[in-house]
Amino acid sequence: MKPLTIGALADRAGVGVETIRFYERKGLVRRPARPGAGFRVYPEDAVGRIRFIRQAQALGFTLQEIGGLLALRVTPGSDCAAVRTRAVAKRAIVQTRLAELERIRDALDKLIAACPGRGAVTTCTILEALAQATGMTPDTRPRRNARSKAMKSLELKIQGMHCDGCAGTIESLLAREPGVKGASVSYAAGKGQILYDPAATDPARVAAAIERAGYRVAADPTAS
Amino acid sequence: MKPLTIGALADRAGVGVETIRFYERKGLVRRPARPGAGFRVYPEDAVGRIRFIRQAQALGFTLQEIGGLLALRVTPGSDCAAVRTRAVAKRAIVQTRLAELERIRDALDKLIAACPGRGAVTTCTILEALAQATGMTPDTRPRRNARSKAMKSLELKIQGMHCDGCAGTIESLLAREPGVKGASVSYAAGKGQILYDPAATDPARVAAAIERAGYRVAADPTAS
DNA sequence: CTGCACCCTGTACCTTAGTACAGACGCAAG
DNA sequence: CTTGCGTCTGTACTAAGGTACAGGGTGCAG
Repeated sequence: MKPLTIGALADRAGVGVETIRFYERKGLVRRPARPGAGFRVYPEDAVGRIRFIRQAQALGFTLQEIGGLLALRVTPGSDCAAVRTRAVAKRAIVQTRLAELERIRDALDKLIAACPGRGAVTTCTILEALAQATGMTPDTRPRRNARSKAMKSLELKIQGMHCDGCAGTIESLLAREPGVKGASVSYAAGKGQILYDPAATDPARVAAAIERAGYRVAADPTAS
Repeated sequence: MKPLTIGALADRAGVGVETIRFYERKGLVRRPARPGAGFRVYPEDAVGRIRFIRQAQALGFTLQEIGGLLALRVTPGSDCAAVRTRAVAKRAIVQTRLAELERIRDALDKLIAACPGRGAVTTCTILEALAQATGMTPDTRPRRNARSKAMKSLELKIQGMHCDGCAGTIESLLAREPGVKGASVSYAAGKGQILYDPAATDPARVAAAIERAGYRVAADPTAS
């Protein structure tokens, strides 16, 4: 059990030093003790943690999702079923992207097969096919002025966060707050954007929910 | 043939106003005449151009590549084969990503099948599998101080190109190749100059990448 | 004791494809 | 004449996953 410097850890885990500091900022790796001169000193099992992250990435999980998996691992009382659920959901997403890529490949195949492979570009069947109108996208795109009249948005300065993990915590607790339709909290900016239904809640209630979790809200209710 | 303002064009083409200005910045849409007050005024066929861009995107082409296709369309003397080559190269890339996603899906399937679906997280087979060392990535990653000094350059004879478009295609696929830092391919000379990191790749791998796109490499590894 | 590899923080940058303003100006209807 | 929508330029921001310094401090081997 010999302790590791960040460089030694990076070597063992097969990643770069900057990557580990990046994971620390993202809340995936705990900020270790700093005896002496302020150097990070890691226990040897930190290697396993980094490798866990990389393995999960190789399965298509995003860093944020991996944060969730790591949290489950240490949450007492959490169930293996929660892990399984995440794996199944990821599989579904992978399957969707797979189908999309297959569609693309088949479309390319059709174009390539139809192309004579020579001649002037003006008669190119591939370019012609791309220029077809195909009349899609009739009017899905919302006109800019016909928008969400009933929702209001709110920007709050939030103090006391120390990593993106905190931001995620706040987002998920806001998601559970009644009347809140969406929340996006940025650790870097020290702010949160909250979309809420003014008929169901109000800025004070939202701020109170954040403060209950141990953060400070420097109110700047820029409602709109 | 009635002229269009940017908003009208955006509506017809099914995109946002900002998107059109963005395409203009990227050189995909020409900056139109500005009679009178400085408002952009588009000919009606601009709708077709925007739709061409969207169609090509749906086939997986990036905006940069689409710029190349649009340029080909108006380059006199350019050949349909150049278009076809790009389509073939894109298909190869799509196929690669498809294989990667299939690998991921199958790995997830295996994990899900092995999971009992309940029980404490401490005994979760999925988490266990992720925590496995699997001993990969032994030392691929270059140590930081063994850096950039070690770039090597390589000249390859490339056969099977039939226009400058092919050269561009090869350059862009080499740019995506790991370990390749720069590439300059000339159709006229039938050669390519490649700058690469010997710690991350090697001439054989570079040549293989070129051959996957349908060209032949007559090796002449003039490394330095 | 000197040099070099390593570490620190903080910030900026990369990619792709856009979004989202701010602040100013134009145009047409009521 | 005002209101409201549309347009202009320019800049900043988003996601994701890092990479790349600058400018400074530390630890150890020769």
